[in-house]
Order: sequence, then C-alpha cells, then structure tokens
Amino acid sequence: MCSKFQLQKTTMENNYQGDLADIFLGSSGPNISGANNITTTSGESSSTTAAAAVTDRWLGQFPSHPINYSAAGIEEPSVQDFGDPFCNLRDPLFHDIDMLPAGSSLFTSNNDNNNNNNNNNISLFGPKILEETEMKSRPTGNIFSRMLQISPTTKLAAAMSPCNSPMTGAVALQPPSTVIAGGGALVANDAIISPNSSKTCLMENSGLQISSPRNTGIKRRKSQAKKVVCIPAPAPANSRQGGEIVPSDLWAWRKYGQKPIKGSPYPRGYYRCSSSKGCSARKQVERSRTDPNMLVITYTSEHNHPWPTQRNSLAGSTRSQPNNSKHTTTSTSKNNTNSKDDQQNNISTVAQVNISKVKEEVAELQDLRDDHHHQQLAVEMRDVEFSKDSYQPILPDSSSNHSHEDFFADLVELEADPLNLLFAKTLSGDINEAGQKKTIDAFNLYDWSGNNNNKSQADP
DNA sequence: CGGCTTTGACCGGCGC
DNA sequence: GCGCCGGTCAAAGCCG
Repeated sequence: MCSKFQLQKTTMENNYQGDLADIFLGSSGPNISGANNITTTSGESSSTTAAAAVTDRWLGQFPSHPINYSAAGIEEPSVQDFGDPFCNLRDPLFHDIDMLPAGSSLFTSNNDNNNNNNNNNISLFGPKILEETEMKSRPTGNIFSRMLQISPTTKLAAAMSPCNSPMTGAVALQPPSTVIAGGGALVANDAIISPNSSKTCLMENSGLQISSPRNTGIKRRKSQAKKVVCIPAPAPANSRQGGEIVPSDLWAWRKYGQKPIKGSPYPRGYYRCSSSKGCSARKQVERSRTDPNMLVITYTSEHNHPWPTQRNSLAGSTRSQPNNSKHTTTSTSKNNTNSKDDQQNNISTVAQVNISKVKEEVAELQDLRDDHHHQQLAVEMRDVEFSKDSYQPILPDSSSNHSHEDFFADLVELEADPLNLLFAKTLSGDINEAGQKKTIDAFNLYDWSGNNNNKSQADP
C-alpha cells in the first residue's frame, strides 16, 4: 500500500517545467462513472464536492457526448470493476495512469479483470511522468499496453483520427507535473489513451513537423518531442470562420499563425506561449478531421518559466474564444458581476485565478510548518521520491494513518502543482499545524460566481 | 498603448 | 532539382 515510485522528468528536456506532460483531463460524460460522484473526505451525503462542481461547470463549456458503449463495442465501466470507495474518486479526476506504479493495472484490459480489486492501492495523486523507454517496456495486458507511443519516426495510417474513443468532456489544462485523466483520455509522453475504452485514442504525431526556418538551422522536424491532447471541442466547428474556440489553460498563448492543413477541412492554429518572452512553448490546435467535435492540441517544446500567476501574464489568454472576447481575464479581474453565462465563459479564467490562490494558501500553510526538510523537498520536488500514500485521500474507512507530517509533505509536493492541490484540498480538507481540520475555503477555488474578492486574486 | 488576432509571405523539410 | 506542405514571421488592424 505504500509502494513508492519515482517522479520522473519527461524525456523532452531536463528543465522541463510542466506543460506537455501536465495534462488534466476531466470528464463530463454521463457514463463515465464518478465524474459527478466525487465525495468529500468526510463522507458527507451532500458531498458532491467543489471538485466535482468545478468539473461539471468547467465541462459545461463542452458538448456532452454520451457514450454508447454497446454500439462502440466498448465494455461499459462497471461498479464491480472498481468496487471500492476510491473508485469514484480515482476515476473521474485522478485517473492518472501515469502515476501508476509499475505493474499496476488501473485500467485493466479485458484479460486483466482479476486485478481490479487491487485498485485500492493505486495512488490518486502521485505524479509520475513516464519516459518513453518506460512506456515501451511495459508488458502488454496492463494499462501501459494501451499507451501507444507516438514517436517522431512512426508513421501511422490513422492520421489525426484520435477520436474514435469515447472520450467525453475531457478538458485540458497544463498544471505542472501531473497527468490527470478524468475518465476521458489520458495523454502521456507522446501517447494518448482512452481509459474507458478498449480502443486507444491514438494521435498521429509523426506527420507534425516543427521547423524553425529562421532559427539557427537546427533540424527539428523529426526530433521535436510533442504531446498530443484530444479534447472535446467547446463549440461547433462553424463558430467562426477559420477560428477555433480553444479551451484556455493555465498558460497564456498567443496565436501566431493559422494554416489550412491538407486533408483536413479544418485549419490548424499555431500558438506560442506569451507568458514569458523567450518561452519556446508552442501548441497547435486543430479539429480532428475524423471527429469535428474533438480538438487536437499538440504541444511542442516546454515552458522555460513558472506558470503565469500575474494577471497581465494571462491577459488575452482566452481571447481566442470569440464569444468571450469581452470576458477575458481582464474583465474577470475587475468585474465581479458577471452573469451566469459569463461565468461559464470565464471558467477557465477563474480557474487560473483560483490556482494562484491555491498557491498562496499553500505558501501560508508552509509558513506554519517551518519544516526545512520539506521546503527542500519542494525545491526538488521534480526529482524527489515520495510515498504515494501521501496522496491517499482521507476517507472514513480508509487506512488513514495519515500523519500530519505526511500531509504537509503532500502540500510541499503539491506546491508546484496547484491543480493537484486543488483536488487534494477538496478531498482531504486542510489541516492546520495542530492537526485540526481547518475549513479552508477550498470552495473558493471553485467560486465561479465571480464574487471572489479574495486578496489573493492575482490582480493587484 | 500594449497585446492580441488575422493573414499573406517566406522558408525549410520531405517526397518524388 | 522541383514542388508540395507545414511552420513561422511580420505587418496590419482590432480591442480594452
């Protein structure tokens, strides 16, 4: 129950600071169990948590595509398969396949159902970024067999047809260091899978060519690592001519180009990180040519800076959403009287603000601790080995010998990953130094009402 | 005024 | 070598 596993860097670059592997995928699909069933750690009946709320509300942006499992030839998720109190928690928000210890079989194949009862032991939070070599080495029959690696040298006939899988309501974010798949698709290092499906959501990647004609002549086309995310398109394809409504994430992106792609009726948009000058992070957004309801986002390179927490660094990050042009981060920061519809439109923006708040709260808690050792861990969190038990949600019947020390260790671990913290807080609440449950307003995180006047909002 | 999107042009990789 | 294709640049205009 306490197995440990390594936090690993991606294969891209050593100074990876979280983007490509940092995908959060939520789920709004009604048939994906758990997305709406997250319970609080105290087991309260009215326990649809803020996390679930945020998921729902966030995903409210996106069209819902109920899965017809039978029609799709997909084995419908069964409660028996995950018959444990962790099931619903893990499934919707923390189906972090990447976090699985070697040999775990969270999403077992049909031949692996016997292992399902062991799922209790799987961490919900331990971020683990698989390296390509590790993925390759995974034996078939477990989760990793479904992670199809998309290497830059592999040609795939199923070009840009990632959406055969029944992913529903997946949302992409890029908080550092975590891959969280919420019953939808999981994006790993150059791979994407659909955990609820026997089908693999495979992204053609080799065809994507990254050139830097005006750079130093470095050939990058085949060597450039990429990550591909497939998410439900927030709006119909005809929302705007040539434009896409791109779900914003925690980074600020600036569109620098758009090209029609041969073979696809949909253009591809090119975005670069505008959070920091000199940041080489880029992403490409286009609709799947086989499923216009899905957006294919390809991330290239990585951010060379921490995530944007300043308001201005996020400015315009949602501008690509034409209907939201009046509700960008700027308006969010100075106008708290948005209508409900506006709130929906601003979900991602609010999330960004709340993430900043989470960071500040973490900082406060850390001040309380004054634990130098863990401070050090925070600095080195990317390389630190940690116990996955640290991320075990506190549930009534769970073996919660969860010491306060461990909890604070969690905080440190989570510091660089506010999204993780976001959910961790929701699940376990906050504990002060005396070990008492502290009802920190985790819901502040999900204050979509726009009435949040908390000073920790990023805008000064 | 700063930052954004749009869009045509430019450039390099790749296949034939 | 040539042409296609995709990725990027940069000017122009828009927006708050």
